Amino acid sequence: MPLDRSLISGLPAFAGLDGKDLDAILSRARSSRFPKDSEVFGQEEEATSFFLLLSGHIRVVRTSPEGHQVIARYITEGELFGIAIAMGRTTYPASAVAAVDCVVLAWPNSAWAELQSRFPAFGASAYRTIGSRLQETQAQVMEMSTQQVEQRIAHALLRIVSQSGRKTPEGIEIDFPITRQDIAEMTGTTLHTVSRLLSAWEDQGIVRSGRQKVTVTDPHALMLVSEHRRKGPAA
Amino acid sequence: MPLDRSLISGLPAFAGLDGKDLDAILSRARSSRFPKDSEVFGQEEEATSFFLLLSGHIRVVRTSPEGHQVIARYITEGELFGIAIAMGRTTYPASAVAAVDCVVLAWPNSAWAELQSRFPAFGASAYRTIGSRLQETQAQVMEMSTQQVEQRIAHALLRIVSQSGRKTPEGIEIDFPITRQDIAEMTGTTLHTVSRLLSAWEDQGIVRSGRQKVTVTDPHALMLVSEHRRKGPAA
DNA sequence: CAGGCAGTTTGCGCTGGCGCAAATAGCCGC
DNA sequence: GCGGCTATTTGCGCCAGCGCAAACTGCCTG
Repeated sequence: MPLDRSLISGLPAFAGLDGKDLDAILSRARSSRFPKDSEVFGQEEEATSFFLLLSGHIRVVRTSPEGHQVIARYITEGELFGIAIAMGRTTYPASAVAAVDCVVLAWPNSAWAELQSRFPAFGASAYRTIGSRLQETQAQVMEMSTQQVEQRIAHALLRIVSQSGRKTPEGIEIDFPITRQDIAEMTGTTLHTVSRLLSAWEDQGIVRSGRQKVTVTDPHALMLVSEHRRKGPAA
Repeated sequence: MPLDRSLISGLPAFAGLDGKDLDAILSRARSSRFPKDSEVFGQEEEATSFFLLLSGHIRVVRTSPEGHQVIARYITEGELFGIAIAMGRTTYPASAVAAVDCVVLAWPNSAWAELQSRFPAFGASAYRTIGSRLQETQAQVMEMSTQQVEQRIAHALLRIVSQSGRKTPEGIEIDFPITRQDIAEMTGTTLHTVSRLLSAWEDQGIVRSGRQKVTVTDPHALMLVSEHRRKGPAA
C-alpha cells in the first residue's frame, strides 16, 4: 500500500512541492514503527538511510569512548534526522533511540542524490536543517562556557517545552518521558544537581515534576532564571 | 588580472575539477587582503559572500549577548568559511577575524547556486565541510560535559598544532599568535587557568611558551594528559 | 498485593577551578 | 633607551557543583 501524501504534505521539509512531487518522494520511502527504547540507528554504524519522524520523539545520543553519554537533541514530529548522507558522512555520528513508540519514514541513501536534484527545495531544506543543528550546537558550547548549571537547565527545559510541550491545566508538560539523568546529559551536569534544582523550583512553584515527568507551571519565571547570567565583561 | 588557477588547484574543495572548471569558478571570485586583527565579516551581519582562505589564519568568534566570547575554531589555508548561504542562512552566525595578515577569496552569494549546480563536487565538498564542523562542535560539547579543563586544553593544543603547527628545532610551534585568553575561549575556561597549566607543563618539559606563542615540545606526553580522563561509568 | 526495580531525593564533604588582585615581563613606538 | 601598554604569572580565598551513599517512592510484574 503506497504511503499517503497527507503524511508529509504540511511539513517544512516539503514546502513548495505539489502532490505529484510528494508521491514521487514517498514512493522511495518505507515507513516503520520503532517501539519505545529501540534504536533507529547506532553511533558509528554504516549510514544506509536517512529518516523523517512521522510521530513520536527520538533521542539523539553520543557516547564517548569512556562510556559517557550526551544527549545532543530530541527530534520531534516532522523533522528530518540521520541525514549523514547530506554531509558526505558514511557513518552516523550518534545513535537515535525512540523515546516513545515512533513511526519513521526511511529513505535509502541511494535516493538522496535523485531527490536532491529533482526537488532542490527538498535538498535546501535538509541543508537548512543541518545549518540550524550547527547553530544550536555552537550555541550550546557557548552556553556551557559562560553559564551556570542552573541557567543551562532552565534554558534546556524551556527549549524542550517549546518544542515538545503539551498544555495541561497545570502548565506545559514535556510530552515524553524524561529522567533527571536525561536532563543532566543534555546540560552537562549530574542527575543529582538536576534533582536538587527541580526540587527548588518546585518549592517556588515554577515547575511540577514527577517520575519521568516535568511540567513547567511558570514559564516566565523560568525564563528569568535562565537569563540571570553570571557576571560578564562590562560591555 | 584574472586569478591564477594554481591558487586553488590543490585544494580539497576543488578536487576532481579540471583547469577550465577552476578558471570558471575563479572568474566569479575576487581576492582581497585582510590585515591582522581586521574583520572579514561580523556576527549577525548580512551574509553576502562566502570565502576561501588562501593564506593566513582566521579566528571564528561568537559573542554572547552579555559580551562573552567563544572561539569556535581557527580556519587554516585552503578552507572554506562563511558559507552561511549553503545552510540557507541570511546572516553570519559568528564573526571572522584575521589572526595574521590574510589573503581571502570571496564569492558573492549569487554565485553559489550556479557553482553548486555546475560543479556538484564543489557543493558536496562544502557540505562535507559543514558536516565536519557539526561533528567537531558536537565533540566539543561532549568534551566539555565529560572532561576536566586540563584534558580539554591539552586536546585543544594538540588540535591546533596538528592543524597549524610549524616544526622548529624545539618542537611544534603554533604558527600564529595566540594568547592565553584565546586558548581559554576555545576551551571554556579562564586565562588564569590556562596560564597555570602551561606553566606546569613547561616545568615538565611538555611545552615551551612565551608571549602569544606556544610550542609543543613533547606531543606524546600531551596526548597522555589529554587522555587521562575523569572516572567514567564502569563500561 | 508483595516484591523488586528504576528513578528520585537529600545529606555531607570535598575540590577543581574561578574571581580578584597585584606583581612581572616582553614588545612597540617614540 | 624610555615609557607605556598588553600579556602573563602567581597567590589566595571561596564556592558551585560533583561524588558518594543512603533512604525513599512510584510503578510494574509475577
